[in-house]
Amino acid sequence: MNKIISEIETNETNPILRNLNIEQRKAVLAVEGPVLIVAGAGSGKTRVLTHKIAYLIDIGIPPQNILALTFTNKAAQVMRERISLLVNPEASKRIWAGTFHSIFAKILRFEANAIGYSSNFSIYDTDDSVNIIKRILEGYSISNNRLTAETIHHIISLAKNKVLSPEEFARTSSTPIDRQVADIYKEYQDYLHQNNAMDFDDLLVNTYELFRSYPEILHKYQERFTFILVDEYQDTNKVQYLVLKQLSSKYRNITVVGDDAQSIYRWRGADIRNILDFQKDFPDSKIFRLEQNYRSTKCILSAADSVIKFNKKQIEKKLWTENEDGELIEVFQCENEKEEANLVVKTIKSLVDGGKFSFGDIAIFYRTNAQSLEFENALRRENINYVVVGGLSFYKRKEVKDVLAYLKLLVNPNDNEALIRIINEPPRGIGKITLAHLMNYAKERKISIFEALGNIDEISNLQNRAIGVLKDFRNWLLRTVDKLNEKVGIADTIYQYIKESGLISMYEEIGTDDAYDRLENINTLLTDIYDFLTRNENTDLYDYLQQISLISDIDEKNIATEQVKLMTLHSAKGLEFPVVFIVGLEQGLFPLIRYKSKSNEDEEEERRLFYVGITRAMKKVYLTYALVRHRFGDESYQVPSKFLQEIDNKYLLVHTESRRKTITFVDRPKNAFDYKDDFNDFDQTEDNTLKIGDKVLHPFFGIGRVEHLEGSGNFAQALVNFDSVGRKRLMLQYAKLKKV
DNA sequence: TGTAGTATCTTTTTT
DNA sequence: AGATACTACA
Repeated sequence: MNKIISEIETNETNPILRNLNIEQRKAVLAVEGPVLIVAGAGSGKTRVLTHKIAYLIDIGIPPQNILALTFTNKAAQVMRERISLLVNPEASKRIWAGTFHSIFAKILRFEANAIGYSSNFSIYDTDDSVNIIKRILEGYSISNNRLTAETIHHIISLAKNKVLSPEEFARTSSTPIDRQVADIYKEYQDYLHQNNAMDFDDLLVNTYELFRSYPEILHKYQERFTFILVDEYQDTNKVQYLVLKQLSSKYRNITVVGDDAQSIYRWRGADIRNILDFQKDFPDSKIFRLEQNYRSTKCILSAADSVIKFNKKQIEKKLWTENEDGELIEVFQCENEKEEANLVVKTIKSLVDGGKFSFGDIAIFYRTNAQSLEFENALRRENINYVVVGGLSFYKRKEVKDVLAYLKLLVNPNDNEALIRIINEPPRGIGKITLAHLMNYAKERKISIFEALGNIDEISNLQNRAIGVLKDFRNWLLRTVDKLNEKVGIADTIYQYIKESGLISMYEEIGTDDAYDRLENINTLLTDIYDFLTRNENTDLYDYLQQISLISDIDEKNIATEQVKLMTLHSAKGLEFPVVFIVGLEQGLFPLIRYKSKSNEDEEEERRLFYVGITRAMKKVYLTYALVRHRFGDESYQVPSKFLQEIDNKYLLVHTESRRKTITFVDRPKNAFDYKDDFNDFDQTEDNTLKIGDKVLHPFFGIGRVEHLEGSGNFAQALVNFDSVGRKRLMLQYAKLKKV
């Protein structure tokens, strides 16, 4: 193969290699061996990956031997589409491209028996997992503290991502809390297995375990995936890393692409060391740096760079661009979140009226999903089309989850979660008590609830009425499963089944607007299933359920029409827009700070997130913050984000709005946030040396106690718990606090 | 068992 | 403020 490659290296007439810069081309041509591509924002990362895959196919690598792992299904789909423009579309279809989770789920489905699952295993989402943990927690009397099911789930998830089994986790746990979590983890894991179910993390861990325990199976997949390419490598976690190592250890043809400056999933177990240590793992690896940015203006790029410089740990690289200088980044101060939304929408309108941009060119990024509401309201008032990417997804709605639970039960009747969810939805007279008896019986015998229904006459303490209902339910389910197995008219069977479930007539009887919305959603779902089954041959309900359980919010929405896009900064990764608004730039919100853990690492991750946000923009960036924001129903005085100070002022145009609502335009101030003048009518706090625990007096709120202090100088703020109104976040600069 | 009324908590970010 | 979880009652 070496001979072929050296021949082709000199052959620059290959159309796949045209339109690539030198570094990009080198990265594409480095076909064999481990390759690390350090690709800055907007440097053509996707382009290199797609061209590399196309090139591999072009030089005769069978497409089915190529594995491309991405972060979202959407990214995989985009990649496939682009490849199909470069090579035979039929060939591009045979590539294995998808997320870690979806590809591994596919593998596990084939090999499930080896690790003690059957191939119809259910995939539990986060909600399911948390519900299970809640139920387990009921058996532990010590659930009164701050240790919520969500927290425990998170701890377990992190453990799994580090490939710690419950036993290993127990061994490494030093605190009493960890030991308790270890017990719960064990119980949780046993429960999942009993249900023939895996959570998201299991898809990764079980793949690792499968390959570790069965060398011959690993060997099979090593032979299948002789060329492996990984996108967003900086966001892989330890299990993912380990499986990549397993798969690539034979042929060693692995190309990873990433940018350490865009690593934003540390909280979910992503380990930035994976990219930093790639060279250690593969000493013979080749490294390519893509440093030319094709996306943004010079101004945007420099501004982003000036911020990310505040992070200590970084791979050395400097991005540059031949693009125009572009306009300054504009910063707006707003009175509160309503005004922030109005101002953003007003600006959007004038941008579009100006004729240079359309609504579809514009995106609004926020730190938390909850912030979308005000912007939605403001946009709706102005009749501007918009789409919220993410948020409460269709598949998370109650009625949709109910229908899906009914369907999951057909595929895997041992899926307790599904059964518990719908056994009394619509109400059948199976209440808590009856269910508890069932669950007890099942638990004692280590069988599923559905199996318990088969022995229903043996279960004591059940009411006759309940027994009748449960028998009917079981028979009905079995009948439907039989019908489904006939493999004809699957879609009809499903429709009939859901109709018989009584869900539809329940909502019809309720008859409120809300109920009709829900009916509409059920209808949409059933139509979607029908489409899926008729569109794809040889697929069944199982395939549909697997597909949607791994679908992400970003994947569902077709981001192409003339709508303003609203999304979290996390969802924004990998996308680009001509105009970007980043809103809510306030201390505590962005960077988001929670009371206890605000390590330096956390702040650096927030800063990378800000960097990701800015670098999504092609032409123009707007940044906004509010002075007052409602949090948990009451007012909180906000401090401008420290990130605003970190951006080099050369690149900023700051609009400061005074209390009298006259707008002052300030061009390139020495320090944009040194503007105390607006607030001079307020007395400065006299004694600035507040300490945690100090008792203070506020003119409106009265007596309170200082619970938390942060920031300094003009940005100093305190969290004070007042006797009258509870906790308030105050800027010391404005709040007239007196120590008492 | 189901429901109405009350208490409590929420705001990260996602496969 | 709004959703969800829990409690007391029919």
